Amino acid sequence: MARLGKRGRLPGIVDVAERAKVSPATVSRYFNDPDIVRYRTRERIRKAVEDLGYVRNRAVRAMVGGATGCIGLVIPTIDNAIFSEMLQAFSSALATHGRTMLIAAHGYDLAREAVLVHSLSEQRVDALALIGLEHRPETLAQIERQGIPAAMLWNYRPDKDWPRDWPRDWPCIGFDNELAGRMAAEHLLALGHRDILFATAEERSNDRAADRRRGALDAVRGAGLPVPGRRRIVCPYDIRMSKELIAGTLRAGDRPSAIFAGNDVIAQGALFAAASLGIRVPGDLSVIGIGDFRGSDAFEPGLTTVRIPARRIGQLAADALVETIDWPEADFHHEHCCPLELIVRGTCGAANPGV
Amino acid sequence: MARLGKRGRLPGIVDVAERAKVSPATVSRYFNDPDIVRYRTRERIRKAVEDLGYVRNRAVRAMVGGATGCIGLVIPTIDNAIFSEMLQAFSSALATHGRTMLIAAHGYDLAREAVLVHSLSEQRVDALALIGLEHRPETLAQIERQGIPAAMLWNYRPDKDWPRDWPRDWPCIGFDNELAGRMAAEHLLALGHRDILFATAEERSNDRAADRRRGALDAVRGAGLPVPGRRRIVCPYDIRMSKELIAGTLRAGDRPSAIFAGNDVIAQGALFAAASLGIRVPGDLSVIGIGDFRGSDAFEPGLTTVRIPARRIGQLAADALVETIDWPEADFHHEHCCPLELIVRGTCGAANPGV
DNA sequence: AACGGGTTTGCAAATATTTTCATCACCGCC
DNA sequence: GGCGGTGATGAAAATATTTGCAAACCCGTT
Repeated sequence: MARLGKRGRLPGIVDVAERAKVSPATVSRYFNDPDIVRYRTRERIRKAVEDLGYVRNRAVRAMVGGATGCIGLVIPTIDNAIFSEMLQAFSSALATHGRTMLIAAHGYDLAREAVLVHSLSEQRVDALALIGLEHRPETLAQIERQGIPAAMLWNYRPDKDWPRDWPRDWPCIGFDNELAGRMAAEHLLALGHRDILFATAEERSNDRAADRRRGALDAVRGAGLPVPGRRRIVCPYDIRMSKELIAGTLRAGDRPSAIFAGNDVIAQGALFAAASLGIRVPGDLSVIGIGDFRGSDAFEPGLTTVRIPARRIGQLAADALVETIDWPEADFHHEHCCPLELIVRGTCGAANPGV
Repeated sequence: MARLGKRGRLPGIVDVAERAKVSPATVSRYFNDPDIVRYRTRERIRKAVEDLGYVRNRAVRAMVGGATGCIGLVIPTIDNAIFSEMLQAFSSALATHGRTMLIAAHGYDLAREAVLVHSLSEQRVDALALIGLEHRPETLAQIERQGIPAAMLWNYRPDKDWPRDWPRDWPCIGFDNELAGRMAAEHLLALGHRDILFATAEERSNDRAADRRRGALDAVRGAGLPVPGRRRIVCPYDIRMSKELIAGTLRAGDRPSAIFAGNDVIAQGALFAAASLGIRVPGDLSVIGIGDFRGSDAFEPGLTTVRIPARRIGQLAADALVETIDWPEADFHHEHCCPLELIVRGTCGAANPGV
């Protein structure tokens, strides 16, 4: 069981001080700014800490107004291939800065997001990262009131499309989701596709999905093509269900020549749907996704998609947040609109106007 | 920016007390045990909290010896389909108990695991969850010394195989990985396969992978079949790389009749490898995985695999940990060896002895 | 109006560390 | 040998909340 110090609890800084024959203040300095304590003293303290198995208590530091070393991340869901890639990068970048990550998932519900932000405030996180640009006013108010440095991740919009009264000065590390949608759609258009099925993600509490769909539809309409209602379906974030939904559509009489998928999971569902119906890709049907999830390259043929630099976003976000914490005065104005890349693999072919 | 209280900082319990015309003690009680404060007083405090935008500071509670409301999870990697499913379940179960989740990933390195455990101890987590049964002695010692309730997740072994001197009394919520390996192998055996390729995961710092491989090999050897070295390959946790590795093996002259994959990612890689070489599944080659990851059911044909109840493990673990925190005296002896289920889909067929 | 029982509430001590300010020792220099 | 400056250390105040104890309160009884 727990090894106890002199006073019946876990050994504290005082126990260490006693053993090392220094004052508690010096032990505190040993941890927070080792350079200012003399080498010999440092050695004595090191020994005492080791003997006692002392573990410093960061909670106190937080109380006295210092940093907790915890950074909060509020995310729609953890269970999502591409978020978890970003998460992993975010987490390891934080670790190199000696920080830990507090995670909370709201399940695509911005009302719950507000609750989670409050709960992380209680934990006195040093900074906060949110996914997307659109949040409840009370969420933003809460963060500003507490004076917690915060960043918005994963989406980026040019100035004119920025929600009004939104914190334009917070770090924002993401990519232009509208552009991602447009790039994918334009690729299909360039290949001559005129009849495209838009299989997009649910847009409630999800500005990224909405932006992508808008980008894609704008591109197609800009080309003078109508998009009838039956060419638009909403898919959940699940390969199996996307597969079934899309298979249902493909089974119907007139088949589109291409599918625009709002993300790679939907695209993968589309690929399996085609396989299950014996429809050849890219011969009879083209499919494009967005994300370039791990594994999308392994498909046969490889999925053509727009690559999202997930790991890079995670890393940049961690760095930006740590910088804002460490130099609160400096005005970095972290803002990264990460470049997107069209990854052409094998799932998109030229439209066959004859058929 | 941050809204300040009377004394220049964020409003504290004292500011609230002043405004509500009660003592700080009462405000504290309002938060920690609302029932003991009279309704009218409660209302006054509620109002004051709202007006001031007060957010309680849990750090202090931690200092005074109370709980932080944080539970630490130390995991090999976040970026792993099935862990993230478990993680999501763990996280939301914790949320229903009003707890938050502190995550740290060690990248399959048990030495780093020890460091992370130490770092989470500094944060004074109320409890800790580790993945797997095998950990550095110093990791375990650290946890016991600090008196932190801890649980081991994801693996479970019958008593006789439990590592000696290991904390048998900690909650353990997992499944028998050896059995999982055996079940998969026996399914192939039952279908008449005699020449099986074992594509398993790296076993360094990964007792789960080792146990699965052992279970599979034991089953096959128990049936009197030899497993030559060329029928064993180690694959990384990556569909693309598994695909290439396996394709390399399949291209070689004598082809196995079935592939045992240590997890579904490897199995999916195997499926794509077969597709890329024009090998029919299950006609020419059978493939079985372990995990039943999201999406494994969508493959064409659907992947035959051994289902791991990931969400259930996450949920049970969260509940067990919270129980141990809330009733430290009670001796629950949480121990769940979750049942496994063979999910027969389309990737395994009978061996064709004629070929 | 005093009483009695339980319920609310306030006072003040306690919690573990940080941080400010002061002191002390040491060193080279005059 | 005293002086001024620097670096290391200690004493004590400060931090925000919790909690044990005791006092005050409430409300129906006597």
